[in-house]
Amino acid sequence: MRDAAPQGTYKVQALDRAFAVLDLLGESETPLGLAQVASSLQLHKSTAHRFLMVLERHRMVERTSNGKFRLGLRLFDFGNRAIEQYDLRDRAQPHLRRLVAETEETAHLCILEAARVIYLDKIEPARSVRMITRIGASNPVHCTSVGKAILAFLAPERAAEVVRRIRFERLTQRTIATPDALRVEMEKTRRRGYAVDDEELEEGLRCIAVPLLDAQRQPVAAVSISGPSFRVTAQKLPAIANHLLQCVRGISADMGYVSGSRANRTAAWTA
Amino acid sequence: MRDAAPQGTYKVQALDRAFAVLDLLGESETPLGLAQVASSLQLHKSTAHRFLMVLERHRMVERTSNGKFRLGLRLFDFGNRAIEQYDLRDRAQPHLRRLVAETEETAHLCILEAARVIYLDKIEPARSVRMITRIGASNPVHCTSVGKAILAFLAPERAAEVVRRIRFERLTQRTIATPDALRVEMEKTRRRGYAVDDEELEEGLRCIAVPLLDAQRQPVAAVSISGPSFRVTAQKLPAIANHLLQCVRGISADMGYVSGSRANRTAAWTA
DNA sequence: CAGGGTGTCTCATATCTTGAGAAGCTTTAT
DNA sequence: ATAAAGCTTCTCAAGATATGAGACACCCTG
Repeated sequence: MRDAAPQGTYKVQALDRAFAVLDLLGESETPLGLAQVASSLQLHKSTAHRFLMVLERHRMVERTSNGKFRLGLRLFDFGNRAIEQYDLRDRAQPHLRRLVAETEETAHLCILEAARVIYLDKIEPARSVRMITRIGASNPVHCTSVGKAILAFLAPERAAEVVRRIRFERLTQRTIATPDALRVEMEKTRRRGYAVDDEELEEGLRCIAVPLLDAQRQPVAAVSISGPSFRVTAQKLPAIANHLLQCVRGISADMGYVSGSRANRTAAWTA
Repeated sequence: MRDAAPQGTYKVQALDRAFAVLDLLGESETPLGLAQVASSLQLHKSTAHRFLMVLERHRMVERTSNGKFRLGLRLFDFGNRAIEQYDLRDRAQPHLRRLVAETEETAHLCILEAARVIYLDKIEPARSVRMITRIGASNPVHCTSVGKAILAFLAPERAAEVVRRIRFERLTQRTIATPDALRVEMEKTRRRGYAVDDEELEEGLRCIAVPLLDAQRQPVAAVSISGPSFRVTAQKLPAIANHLLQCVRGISADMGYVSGSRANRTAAWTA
């Protein structure tokens, strides 16, 4: 069914199929008709039809005026509940705004899941080239500044576990391609206190990130600034890093992550 | 299965159950254990277990360190895709920010679905009492300013259809309780060009909203300002309404909803 | 260390989903 | 106009699929 390898000992066919339908609709730029759904997923039209009707009843999909299907707003509801538990996002937003005002570049807030980073929030400066990222989307750890920022400050065992899962796809010329190269990069990141993605995810895009540590000094997220390489120049990195550090310090304080007055000063950049 | 009446001719039991699980986890303040899920939904533990495992494989749920379940981040991904189609949200955000800066109260962007309004976005002023709304959540049309704003400018047939679906729950003393009262209120709304919710949703909360009309002059959304009644006083309403009108005018322009130079001036408030 | 609580796993049974196909409907071609 | 092709809706018998009883293992807590 699509690319989805239904591996894993537990199986509920109906669920795999339903999610394949949602996936398909999510990937598609435009709403799809029943026939398209059925043929893309190799389902019989009556089966696809039944699924779509049930999904529609649950508002997981909705029909456009011409009868085609697209994702429903129930998912939006669920999605927001899902991150509500991480109230990180709400708390971080004002700090990110300030950061964007200071740097005039796009800021992202990300968390780590498996071997990918998920974009929890994005703030764009008033006038800037629109970035391609979408809140909720994800990218591999090894080619993002946020990924490297989190990885570098993770407990060694956990970091190793993450690295093991990386598939090391090459996205640009400069993408880190081996575990060893990544380890070297991690070392560098720890030393200077911030991570850099120098066109490793996308040509012409440079990003810089610092981790956000919780009360136990574990990285729970990372904040980054991204912009075109010609604006985010090597010379500017330290200054931007400073803004980032101030930003995460503010978020930490808001989240109650500061365990004491001393801890306040011993965050990532001195680690 | 919970409150969900699985009415509707098409049925896939597994899906109803899976969504009931997600619903349950979404409603719950805290992560739930297998046993709690099973008993709440009256599923056998082995069944509940299998569902949870499959949902976990799809990252629709995830496990906390102590083995309990909560909604997974995949939903966040799907949710953001679902509203991507409405790029309204992205476009509107800068305008909402300005609006909040001007009024120093909370702004909401909402759309209508069935007989409820869904909160697409919320911007809060720097310092303010936190509002209870959650992005992605919904409220009945008849007791919100946004609902009334949209309804008032909807084509009569479509408005009537929506009104027919309203269950007229009473949320406060002042909640509009009958179709007739609502129709009177609609008339009033059309006349003055903006809708008001005067503690009809929640005691002490006053809101004011204007609709956002598309190129065909159909309301596609509404923007509101909400705040405690003692700050959002009756005297201030016209001034706030003005800010709101400027805001939707800006959004309209950004969305390309202005069909001509004249149309630009004949928006809601002159309708 | 007993006891009530969890979560995990297996397998025979029957329930529930499946998909062929027929019929209705809309759009496009002739 | 009318045919033809394509899409959607709906029915129903067959059998693949999910189900749930129950056994087992694993906490905790008293």
